[in-house]
Amino acid sequence: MNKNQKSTEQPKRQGKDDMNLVEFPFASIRPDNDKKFATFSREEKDPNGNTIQKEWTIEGHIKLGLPIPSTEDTLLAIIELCKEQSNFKSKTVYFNRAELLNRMNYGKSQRYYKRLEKDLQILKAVSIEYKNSFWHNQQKQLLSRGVGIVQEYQIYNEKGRKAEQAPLFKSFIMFTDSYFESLQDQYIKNLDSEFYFSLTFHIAKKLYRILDKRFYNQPSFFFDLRELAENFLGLTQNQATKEIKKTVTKASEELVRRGFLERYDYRKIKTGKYQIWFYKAKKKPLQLPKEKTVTSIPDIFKILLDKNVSQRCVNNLIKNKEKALADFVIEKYDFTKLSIEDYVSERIKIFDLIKELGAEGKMKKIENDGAYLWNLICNDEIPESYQRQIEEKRQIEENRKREQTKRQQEELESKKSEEVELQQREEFFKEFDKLSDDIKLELLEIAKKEHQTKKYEKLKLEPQEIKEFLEERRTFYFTFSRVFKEKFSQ
DNA sequence: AAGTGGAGCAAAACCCGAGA
DNA sequence: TCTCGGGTTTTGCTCCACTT
Repeated sequence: MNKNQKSTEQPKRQGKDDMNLVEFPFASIRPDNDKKFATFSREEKDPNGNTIQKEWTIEGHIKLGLPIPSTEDTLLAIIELCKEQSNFKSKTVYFNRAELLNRMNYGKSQRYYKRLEKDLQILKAVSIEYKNSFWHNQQKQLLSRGVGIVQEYQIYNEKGRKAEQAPLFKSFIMFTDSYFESLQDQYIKNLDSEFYFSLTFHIAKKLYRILDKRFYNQPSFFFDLRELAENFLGLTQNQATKEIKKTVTKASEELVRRGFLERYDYRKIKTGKYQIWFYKAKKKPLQLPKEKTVTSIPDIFKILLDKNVSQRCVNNLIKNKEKALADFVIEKYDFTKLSIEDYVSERIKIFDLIKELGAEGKMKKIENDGAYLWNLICNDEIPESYQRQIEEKRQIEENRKREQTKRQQEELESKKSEEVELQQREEFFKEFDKLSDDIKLELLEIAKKEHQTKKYEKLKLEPQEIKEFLEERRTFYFTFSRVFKEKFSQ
C-alpha cells in the first residue's frame, strides 16, 4: 500500500455475489479451449419436498472457450464496481485496468492485462441456459431462462496520461439488460470481497462462496463429495475419489487456515461414496490475537541487557523510545497503535526463535547476541531464510494443534457411533432370536452372496451357530443385518 | 476392488526488473 | 502508471506401483 495515500480509513468494500451463479460451476477449473460448452445437472428438493431436475448449460467464446477462474473473479469485481459506482442504477461500469487488477489482488504484469482482456471477451460471448434453475426473486420461483452477461465493453489504453473524463476515453463494460435486471432484482448476497480475493486457490474461492451462502442460516452443512466436486466446483468429471478428496481437502484447508471454517470432515457412506461436512467458524479472526502478558518496561530492558545488548543502546531506547529506531522502521510500524514495549517484546521472541533454530543446526549460529538483537530491534532486520524457518515452525505447530483437536473430535465421534452401533446390535439380535431356523439359514445364504468378499462362499453353519458367528464377524454382521432389514422392510 | 503415495507433465499463475 | 519479457513456482491432473 502506498504510504502517501490519505490516512483516512478506506471505505469498506461492497462486494456482491450473484446467487444464481454460485450454485453451478461457472468457470472451468481446467481450461480447454476446444470445449465450447458444458452442461451440469442435479436433482434437488424444492421447499415442498418435490424432486426437481435442475440443469445448467454454459456456452463459451467461439475461440477462447469457456470462462476460466479469473473470468469469474473479473465478473465479481465488476459487480462490486457497479454497486459502488451507481448502486445498480446504471448498467455501464467504468474501470481502469490497473485498479481492477488491484481490486482482484492480481499483479500488474502484461499477462494479467492480457488475461483481463480475455476475461472480458469471454464475458461478452458467454451465454447461460438455466433449466429449472434460475431463481427469479420477484416471481419467487425457479424458471428456465437464457441470459448473456456483458453486452459491450471497451478497453481504453491509459498509458502515459490520465484517462480523460469523457466516457469515450474510459474503459467500460455494459451489462446485458437481462443480466442487469437480475442484479437489480436483488438475488444477490454480500460478499466479503477483501477476503475472497485474498484466497489463493480458485477452488477455495468457489467453495467459500458456496458455503457462505449455505451458512446464512445454518452453522454446518454437508455435500456428497462427488456432487460438490463435479456439480458445484466444476472439477473434472469421473475422477477417482481420492483425487477429488485431495483437491477438496486443499481448498478446505485454506478456508480453515484463514479462519472461515472451524473444521471439515469426511464421512464414509459406502465404498467410494463420501459426505463432506463443513462447520462454520464461530468468530471471524479479525486480527492476530494479542499476547495476554505484556512484559513491563523495566523487565524488557533487563532482558535486553541479559542478552548482551549494550547499556548505551538500552539507555537510548529508554530515553528516546521509538525515535531510537531507524526511520524506515518508524514508518513501517504504526507506533500510535503499537507500544514500543510490545514491539520490543515481539522482537525478543523472534530473536529467541532464531537462536533456537541456530542451536538446532537449521540456521547459521548467531555470533554476537547483543549486536544481533539490537539490529533486529533498531533496523527490523530479520533474515529471509530465518523468516521462512519461523513460518515453517509456526505452521508445523499449528498443524500439530489442529491434528490434535481433530483426533479428539474423531475419538469422540467414533465413541458415539460405537454406542449407537452397540444399541443397534442389541436390537438386531433381539429380533434375530425370534426367527425360525429356516429363515436364519435362508438369510445366511443371501448374505454370503451379497458380502463384498467371497471368503464365506463355502461357509456351512447350523442355525444355532449363526448368532455366535455374527457376533464375532463385524463386517459380515453388517451384511447380514442389511439383508435382514431388506427382507423385513418389504 | 478400493485406497495411498509419489513422480511427472502441461499450462497457468506468479514474481520481478526494466522500459516507455 | 502502464507495458513487456523472462524465469520460476504452483496447480490440476494422470499414471503407476504398492498397500489395505
